[in-house]
Amino acid sequence: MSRPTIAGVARAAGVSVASVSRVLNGLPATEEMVERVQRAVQELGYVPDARARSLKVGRTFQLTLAVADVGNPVYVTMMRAVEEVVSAAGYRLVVTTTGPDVVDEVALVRGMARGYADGLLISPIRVDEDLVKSIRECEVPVVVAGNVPAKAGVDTVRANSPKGMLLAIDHLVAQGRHRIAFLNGPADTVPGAARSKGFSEALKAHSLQPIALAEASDFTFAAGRASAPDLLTAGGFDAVVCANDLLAVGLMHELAAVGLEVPGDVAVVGMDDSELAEQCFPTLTSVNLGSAERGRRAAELLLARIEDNDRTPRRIVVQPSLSIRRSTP
Amino acid sequence: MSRPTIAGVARAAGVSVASVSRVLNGLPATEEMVERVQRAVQELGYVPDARARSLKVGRTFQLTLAVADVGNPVYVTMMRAVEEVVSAAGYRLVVTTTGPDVVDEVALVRGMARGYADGLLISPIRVDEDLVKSIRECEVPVVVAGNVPAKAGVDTVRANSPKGMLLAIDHLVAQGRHRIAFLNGPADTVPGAARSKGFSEALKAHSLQPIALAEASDFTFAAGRASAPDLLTAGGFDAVVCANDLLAVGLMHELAAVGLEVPGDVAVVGMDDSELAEQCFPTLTSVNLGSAERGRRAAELLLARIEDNDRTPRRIVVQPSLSIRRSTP
DNA sequence: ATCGTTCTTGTAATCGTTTACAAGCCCGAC
DNA sequence: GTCGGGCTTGTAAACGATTACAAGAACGAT
Repeated sequence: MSRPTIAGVARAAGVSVASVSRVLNGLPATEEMVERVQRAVQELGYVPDARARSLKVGRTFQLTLAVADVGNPVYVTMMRAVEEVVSAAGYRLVVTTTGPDVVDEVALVRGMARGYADGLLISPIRVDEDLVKSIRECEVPVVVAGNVPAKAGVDTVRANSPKGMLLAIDHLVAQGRHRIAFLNGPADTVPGAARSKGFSEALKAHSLQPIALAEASDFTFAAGRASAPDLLTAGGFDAVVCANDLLAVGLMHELAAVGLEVPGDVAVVGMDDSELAEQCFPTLTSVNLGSAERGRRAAELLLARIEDNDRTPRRIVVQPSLSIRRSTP
Repeated sequence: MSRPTIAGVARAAGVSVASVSRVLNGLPATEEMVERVQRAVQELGYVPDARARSLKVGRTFQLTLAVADVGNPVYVTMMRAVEEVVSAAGYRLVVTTTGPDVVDEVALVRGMARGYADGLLISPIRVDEDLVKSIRECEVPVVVAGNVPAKAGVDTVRANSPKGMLLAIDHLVAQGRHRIAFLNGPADTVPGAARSKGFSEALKAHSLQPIALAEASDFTFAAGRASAPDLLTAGGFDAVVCANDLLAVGLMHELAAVGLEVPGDVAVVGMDDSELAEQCFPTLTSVNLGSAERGRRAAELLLARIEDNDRTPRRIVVQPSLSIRRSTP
């Protein structure tokens, strides 16, 4: 026997399908009607079919979250915040991993036209014309967690990494560290470019020169370790700012391996202030770029746009703060 | 103007909707027919509606993954493995967080009857009669990553934590540590119970007595730190086995805070062998319970059951191994 | 030329809901 | 008693695809 439909319930209750639907959706009905329908529903163990409902009402009550890598703790933080907001609003969350390629991101955005979900929250790691175009033309509301040109006319929530960089450098300088190196992630990514720019500006603000620069192949722990030699052969630094926490922790392992003490010999600052920052040892001073808040606000923006697609796009910037821990003096 | 439907394409191409559908699904058709339909599709920018398709074919091409906490690195590992398998098979992944309560898990399983997804992969942290019942009665295929009674008659993939425990204790004993303490997570959870049992058995196998026992309130870093005093006041141990990596790392921070050296004074072993184990300092010796493999195999089992719901349930046990790092001598 | 086979295409039913519209009922006002 | 207004309820038409079935075309064999 297959599962009961609304027609079965109607038959069992001796009423019409419309009445059943109305009772189920809380529309006005007599007490007796409600009673009869509910008994029938109970008896048959009826549950409405989400697929059919989706087709009729044109909504799936699903939202898609697209990130480059579910393993990066910064996305985990964001995802948790997003999950909280959307599930409170009665939506389910579809998580997709886009990988590092922009073409996959474009394909994903285009695919949204199929109507899998009622909205898309995307945190693109690389952005190009195609992606912006596909987002602008997308059939369903899109919110970008990250940086896209204002002319794209899309809701965005982004971090202020230049300012975050400045917080980091200010702190290091205040502690008497002037010989500062920089370990960036891939410079051809949106966050990579922003942090590189922020780093230069922040140094300039203090009239300092960079002592050493390295570019990791990826925003991962392994890449952080792997690019330590690039910095170490340059040498001469008493502090390193890293483009994210994973890189920082990877670097710290290599510093320890060559006998350099953190923060005694070298101070280390990370970015993202992910859970890893307080779990590693020594605990990591890290720029909090507000990932949880960004996730939360992006989700709220998406929900708001689903309510009313005509509202003017908002561009929210979440302000950074510095979480000072033991990796800096 | 609203998006084109299959009827619009049919009109534009001057053919019937059936023909359009057939061409789109790769069923036999003349070359000219294919040509005309594809041109019309191109021109109108038609994309099929997933909602309508779902209703008709009874499948959503979505799979749900339910875990207690997306932030736990062990779930991150599992999720990544699952994502890989299911997306290769053309499914999207819906991730839901159940939280620690078994009633929420039951509600989730029951809710699957609405047909959101074609299958459910659940990793329940607490299990009771209701949950087993709801899983058995579930309308869609369910695979459990974890331990449920064999009589439930459901596909499961689980770790062998007793054996994992034994690996840990064997290693400690081989290194001359006999005064072993245990930091467990909540004992009323499935993994908590399994690890507690495993610990006792493993000690017995070596004719040892436990030196100290503590039960953290949760499988988190913070809970690990918080329960360190319980162990420290007991004292007298030269090694601690922890029920997961987060607890181990939390504990290590507190050990360092009171001046105990790892592994000099105290050896520490974690479980899960998550990414955190190689990121923390000192790097953590950890029992690899095969989370990636469990995720992968669970996903495969789910796909197989979706293909053929009559196959006899399989119960896969993934064997553990020990990843030896610097937190043990 | 006729028939049967095979292949292509079209018509229409169907999936399980929601909802516009109409019909029926009850009740009070005239 | 009749009429109008407000409720409640039912009938049937969507939503946008897939697919069973039938009809028509093409073609070779007799």
